[in-house]
Amino acid sequence: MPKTKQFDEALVLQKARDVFWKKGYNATSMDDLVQATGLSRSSIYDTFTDKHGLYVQALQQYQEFQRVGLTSDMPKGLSPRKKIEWLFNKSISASMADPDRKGCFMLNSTTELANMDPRISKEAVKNLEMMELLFLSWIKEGQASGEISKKFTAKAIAHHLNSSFNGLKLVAQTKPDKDALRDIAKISLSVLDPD
Amino acid sequence: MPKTKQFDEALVLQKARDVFWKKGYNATSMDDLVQATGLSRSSIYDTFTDKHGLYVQALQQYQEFQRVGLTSDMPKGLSPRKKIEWLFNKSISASMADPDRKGCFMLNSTTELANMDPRISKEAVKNLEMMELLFLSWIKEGQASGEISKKFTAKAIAHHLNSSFNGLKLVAQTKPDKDALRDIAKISLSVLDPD
DNA sequence: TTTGTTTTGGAATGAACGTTCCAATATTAT
DNA sequence: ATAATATTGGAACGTTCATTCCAAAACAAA
Repeated sequence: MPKTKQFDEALVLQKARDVFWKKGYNATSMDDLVQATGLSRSSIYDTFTDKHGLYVQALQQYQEFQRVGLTSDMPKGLSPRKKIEWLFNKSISASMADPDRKGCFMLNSTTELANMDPRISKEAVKNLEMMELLFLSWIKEGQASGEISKKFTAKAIAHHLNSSFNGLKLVAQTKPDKDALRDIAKISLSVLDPD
Repeated sequence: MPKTKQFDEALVLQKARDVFWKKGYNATSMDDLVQATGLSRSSIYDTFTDKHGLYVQALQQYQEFQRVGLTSDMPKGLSPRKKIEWLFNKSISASMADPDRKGCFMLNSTTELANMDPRISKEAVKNLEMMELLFLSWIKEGQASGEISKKFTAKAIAHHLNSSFNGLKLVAQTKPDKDALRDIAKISLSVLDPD
């Protein structure tokens, strides 16, 4: 009997995410979101509770897309070291290809909101820890095979890669210079070289 | 004959900066700024034109303070390598000591505003280039004395340090774990080691 | 003290904000 | 077709926003 939902929730989240991503949370108005999604205010509030709820869900979808994209987009059969290199290079390409210089949505959310908004802080920490575990597993594997240096502990290297990955994205957002970004990736990853 | 200004402009900028730093540009209201500075709306608008003008001046003051603090706070007579270490360690201490987790004001400004606001983007790039030149001079000096490896060009290492420095600050803002931050500094700077 | 000028507090303004609300609409099961 | 129910568009609400404005106050020079 009931009328069925007229829109695809995941698609709406993507559109909302793009606006939030480009303008930030506070600079995005509900009018912007109504325009971008094509939905009416009623439908947005009915589905996502409020602006904050919509933002959180958009951010979660982004993080899930990123996480899934990591393994699905990556060529199969790469060695641990090559996986890391592929990830850094993909980030460089993405930064250089974005005419809006939006940077990383998770990173932007962290700096704009995390210190005042525990809900966002939680997502940021969760994402950081997910990346750390991913790096950690690759590094351990690489150290076991001898592809990655054992001069530092796997955990310490994972911390370093996490930081480097963020630094790379930040520099790319500030001044997208491909040569500089290549330098950064090259030197950041040089600590993986076995002796 | 005229009445003289009743307040110290630099002090007002500091107070405004602290609010902007903690809450971000868009989440800070003029009411917040009136309260924090103790000035009336008239005085603020008369002196700084508008909210945006006040923000830009606060950001410029911050960047100038940072730049000057680099050389004035640093112990004299350090070797290039030790200067870099001191800088990274100082950043770690600052992050761990801030109960508000505000992060770096320049970095926050960049991610919140730079892609939509050319004025802010200009400041961000200027700051990035200033840091790059600083690192570059230290690295060249260290490479000349043999304290720093010549395996990479000074410019490439400068790019790397710039990125690492930003990555460190971002991780510290997301999850201030002293051991992890120490790992990051240690490994990021290990590329300086001569063979 | 008086004069000339600037600063200042605080009220006022109009636009924009997030959110609520409801009548009209659309859809499915009967 | 009809009934039942959820969705929808858009008007309306009260707040908060950045900014303007002006009379009153404060100060320096005469």
